[in-house]
Amino acid sequence: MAVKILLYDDNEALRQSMETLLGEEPDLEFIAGIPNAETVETDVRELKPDVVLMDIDMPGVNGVEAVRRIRRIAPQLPIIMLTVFDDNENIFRAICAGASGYILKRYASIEIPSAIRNVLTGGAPMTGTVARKVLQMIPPANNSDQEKTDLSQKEISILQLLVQGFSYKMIAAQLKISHDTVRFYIKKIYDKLHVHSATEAVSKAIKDGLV
Amino acid sequence: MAVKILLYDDNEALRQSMETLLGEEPDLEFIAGIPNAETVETDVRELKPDVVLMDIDMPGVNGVEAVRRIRRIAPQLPIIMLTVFDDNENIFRAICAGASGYILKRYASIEIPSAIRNVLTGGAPMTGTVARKVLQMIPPANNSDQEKTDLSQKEISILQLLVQGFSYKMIAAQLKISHDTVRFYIKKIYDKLHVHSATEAVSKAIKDGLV
DNA sequence: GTACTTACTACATGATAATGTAGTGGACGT
DNA sequence: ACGTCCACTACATTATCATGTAGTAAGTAC
Repeated sequence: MAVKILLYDDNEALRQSMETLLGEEPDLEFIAGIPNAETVETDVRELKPDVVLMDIDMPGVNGVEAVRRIRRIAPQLPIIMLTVFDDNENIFRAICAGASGYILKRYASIEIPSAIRNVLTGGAPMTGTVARKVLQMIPPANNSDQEKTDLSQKEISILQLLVQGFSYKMIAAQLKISHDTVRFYIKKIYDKLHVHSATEAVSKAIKDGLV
Repeated sequence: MAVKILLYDDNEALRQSMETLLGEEPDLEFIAGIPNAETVETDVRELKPDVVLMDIDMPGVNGVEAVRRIRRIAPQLPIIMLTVFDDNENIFRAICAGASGYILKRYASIEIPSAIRNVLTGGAPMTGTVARKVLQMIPPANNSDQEKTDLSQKEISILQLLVQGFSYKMIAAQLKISHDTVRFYIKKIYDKLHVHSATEAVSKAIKDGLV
């Protein structure tokens, strides 16, 4: 049985050409091309596609939001994003929303059939530049791994409270130590973190995963 | 001029077959196959490869560590990892270390030549299952985060400076607005974020990806 | 035009933070 | 017993922040 493919794209010409393109593949079946994703949940439920091709840039419900909606009702359904831009922002959003692949339209005509087969066998088809960008999203992490600023247990707990927006007074009350002691520790924290204000300390703490 | 390729793999047979394989590609030149990565820095400096193929599982200096070392002296040199296992741990480590691609050995014979060309044109060649795993590493994040606190452009830029630890004065100077205006905006930010201090605002800004 | 919103500036006041200096008492090694 | 760390407390000073109230100029809405 042929693989049923559902396409979302607001561009009439693209829907046409995609239908033609997929028509030439005997194992792939273009079942519908829909110009907007307003009714994406019912579409998916009724048409039961095996793969969804989703334009990222549509009026009304955009592609990323559509992916989110699909994921709520069909967590495993492969969704391949189609887009003209390979900007980080959209790629990141789409992937967080649960897209399975990400292909640039300009390569779509040659890549789509194999991308569909790829995604069905557990792959994640991506245009080369997109793959590179995805890799860059992974924390460039502990390369020069961290002379991890070693804060004492007490310093860490104070830093945590600071991150939660506690004032010195509140921290003192919480930890049952004097207000001045809180300041004493916070000063030490500043020294170790090489910062000079609570906001910097909080920023660094979160970004460096100290809390 | 042919693309110069340097291979690291402790398996003699694999080095042989890779040399044979690449010998059939006129645009690719196998310059060396080295069984261990002890001297990877000097190797790279002297042989000046255009692409490195790196086995991930070698005795002594392993592939991931080798990537780290190469990255210190050649941040841009494409490195494609070769491995028999597509376990998350290794993939993650290699990518964090700065690998450019990740290919399973069992597919290497058919994928390597195109992977090399891919990586040279800015791509990130990955075996399908690896690509899928890489996507899964991205935080499944803010699906339901929504009601995205919509800060104005100016509010965001002020928030960014705040996150960097700037004082009101510094922000005012930076943005060439009055000190009081900074406070005016920060108050609005607090309102929108439902916080009452700079530390809370910074914390929320970072955690919610507002900056 | 009047009403209303935006973007910005101004002044005032009490609270909080940042930094310095200094002292206590207990735990440590020698 | 000696010095000397460490954890904690204390006091003082200046800078900065949080919040309120209020006013101006420009732009929009009707």
